[in-house]
Amino acid sequence: MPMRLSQSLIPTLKETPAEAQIVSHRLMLRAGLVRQMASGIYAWLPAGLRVLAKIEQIVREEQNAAGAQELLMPTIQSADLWRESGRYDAYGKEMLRITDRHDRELLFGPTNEEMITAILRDATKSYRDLPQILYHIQWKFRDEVRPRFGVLRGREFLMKDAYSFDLDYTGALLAYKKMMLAYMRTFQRIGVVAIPMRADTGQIGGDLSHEFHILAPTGESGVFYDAAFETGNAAAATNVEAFYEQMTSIYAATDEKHDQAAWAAIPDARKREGRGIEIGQIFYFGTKYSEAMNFAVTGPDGAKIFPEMGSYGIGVSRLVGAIIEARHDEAGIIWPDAIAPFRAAILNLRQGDALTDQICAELHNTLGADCLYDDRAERAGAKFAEADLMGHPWQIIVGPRGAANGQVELKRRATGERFELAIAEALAKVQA
RNA sequence: CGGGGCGUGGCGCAGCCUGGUAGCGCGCUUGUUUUGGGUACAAGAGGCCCCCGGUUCGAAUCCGGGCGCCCCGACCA
Repeated sequence: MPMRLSQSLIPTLKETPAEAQIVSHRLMLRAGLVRQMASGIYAWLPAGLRVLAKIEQIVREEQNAAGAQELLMPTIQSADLWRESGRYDAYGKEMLRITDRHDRELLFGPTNEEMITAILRDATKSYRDLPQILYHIQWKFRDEVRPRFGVLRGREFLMKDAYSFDLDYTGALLAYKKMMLAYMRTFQRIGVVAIPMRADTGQIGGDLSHEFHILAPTGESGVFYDAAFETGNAAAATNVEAFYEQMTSIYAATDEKHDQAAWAAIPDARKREGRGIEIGQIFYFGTKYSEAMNFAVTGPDGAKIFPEMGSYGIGVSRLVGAIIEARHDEAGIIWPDAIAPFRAAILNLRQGDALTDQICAELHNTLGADCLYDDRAERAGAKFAEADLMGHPWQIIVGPRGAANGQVELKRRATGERFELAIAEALAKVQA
């Protein structure tokens, strides 16, 4: 269903609400993507939800391509499950604990290692049932002491979390490597530069972990990396092992893990220092949960095997904020093509003029649902300003000036380039 | 969890110190105007001034208590 701005709920703001400090938060509110409902809790409005859905879909396709299977686990979990792993007490106040009408203890899930382990424990009995990689894309809740930065540190957030189960270390490591490749492909398709960095394992446990950081001047962590990362092409990688070898042999670290000696060994011309926003993390943690929760399958010799596990997260809702931090200018958001709420906007500069109306309607019909038609009775300036704010990759500007000659103006948001083109040519460029 | 700040029309704010008819800009509605970078003029609509209690003839304003939100730090996907 093609969307007309005059009939859509895309409440843009000229002024920035006082609560928003950082640029992505301001732009998300101003562009009408989200509204805050409580501290760290957001409603996703139609345009924002479109972005979320597009990111989700890319993540989903790459997870599937890596051999992971999608399922959906609930947001509410039982406290008993978390007592099995010992994390019910260990997790602390970040876990939102609730009780139901029977005083049963429940919690709003901050992550799902326990639950997925319980599911596999019930459903797999033999070594023949492994390996498995499962994932879901579900809302999580962490009761942050201090939510801030809009969706970058919300309390409720959308995360893709995958879990791998293997019979031995080699298998687990292969799953880890597959996920690293899947992640790099995912971020490349989304249209951002992300760099894998050795990381601490924190709350999850284990001894092998990488964080993925998007480079943005406002990032929370200082990052150091080799310029070789800027030219990588995960889409072209054909060999998982070779790709992993390549990724882990190039230097990249957050300030916490920064190694002066290794850094000194890099030629100065290739040294890059900047700031990063973490948008994903992968962990290998062995049998930590399978043993604690007594999940074993029977091996070929009849002996118990505790599966080797890993978990793999992508902050889907956080990515929206992170991408805006990395891609904006004074006028507004600059969406990558793949995840913009709308690939193109049609700006009718003379609403009511028979010819411009007709051209706009044709364009709109041809481009369909991924295009937003600004058919409001607003001044040209207001339409330009809002289109820039919302960050549509393409703006098709239809005014009486060009319309008479069968021409429209095509503007590329990212570069500011403008082209005077025949209608068919403009369409071809947008649809390319 | 320590420190700081803020709650007044949809948004941004002033008024509070020194108690006395609730204001400004933007937005919204209607009309006219303008028509390629948030246009101009005119007329309108819209407020339990966060909540509860106290002081007072009288509270947005003073006092007490709550609640909510933001910022800095520690913490964290």
